[in-house]
Amino acid sequence: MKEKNINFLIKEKGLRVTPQRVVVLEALTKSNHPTVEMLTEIIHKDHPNIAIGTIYKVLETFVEKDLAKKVLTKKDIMRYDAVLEPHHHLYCTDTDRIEDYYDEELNEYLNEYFKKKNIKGFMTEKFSIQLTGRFKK
Amino acid sequence: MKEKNINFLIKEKGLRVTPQRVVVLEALTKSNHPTVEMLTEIIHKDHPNIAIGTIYKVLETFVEKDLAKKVLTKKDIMRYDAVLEPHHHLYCTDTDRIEDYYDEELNEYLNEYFKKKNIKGFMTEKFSIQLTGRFKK
DNA sequence: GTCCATGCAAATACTTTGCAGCCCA
DNA sequence: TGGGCTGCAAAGTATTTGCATGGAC
Repeated sequence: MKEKNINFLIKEKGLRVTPQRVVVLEALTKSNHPTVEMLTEIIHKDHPNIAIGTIYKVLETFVEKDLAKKVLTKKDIMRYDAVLEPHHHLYCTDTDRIEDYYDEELNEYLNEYFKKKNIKGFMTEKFSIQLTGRFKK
Repeated sequence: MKEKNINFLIKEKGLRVTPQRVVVLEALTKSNHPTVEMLTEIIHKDHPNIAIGTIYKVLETFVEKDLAKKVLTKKDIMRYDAVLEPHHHLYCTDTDRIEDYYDEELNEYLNEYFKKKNIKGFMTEKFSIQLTGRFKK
């Protein structure tokens, strides 16, 4: 991505174009789902003076303005579940509630679907879906 | 869940049945996707002497032995993504790599599916799928 | 009796916050 | 020039670790 594009993307969201933001967004687009630590490492190669706190703040701003997204990971996660059957989750954006969602019909369909569809040489062992939305009052 | 069942579940996995493990598993099954903090609160009502460190250790053991699962959340997450179009993720269990996965066909199908299927009065706004597996060498 | 598990506390992440000074618009 | 942004450091929070003691089998 050219710097011009990056500047434009930032400006377009009504944010001030600062060198730190340009550098962070550039690093983000160049790397593959980095952790903050990875990003910091990349950024510090050329810009060792950018503070980690700033990187956190910039990322937070980007996420708010839809310039970046957070990705779910399997690690460092804080909520537990004793339901052992495979199931999906409903995330309510209003209340932060998480509900289990079972759908055998959907599972069968998707199992079949992923079996047929060869994804980038990826062998799917399992899958889970997060549905984000809200419960009707 | 009866205590007998709980004891059995724990023993079945080749783990020692300790009061702490029974209490944690009981609390887990009674609550809805608790955080460690929530669990601790529940547990400390009747068993204030169980150490938080122990709760962490017990949970970790349970996850290893498939007596509990970690649930993905939208908060406190460490990996970022500058890809703005909706997409899914492939998690490789061998390498910890995360790859983006686009599938317009699947998205259309699921959009239609969730629109038709009224889930517990839940209005789905968006969804994302995690596929876990491994890349062929 | 043997080990595994626990309690406790310290250590280690990881992330957020406060504030003075800076700099983009 | 003014208000948003940054750097720095301290504080806050979450989780892990080490080790002596205790308890399950």
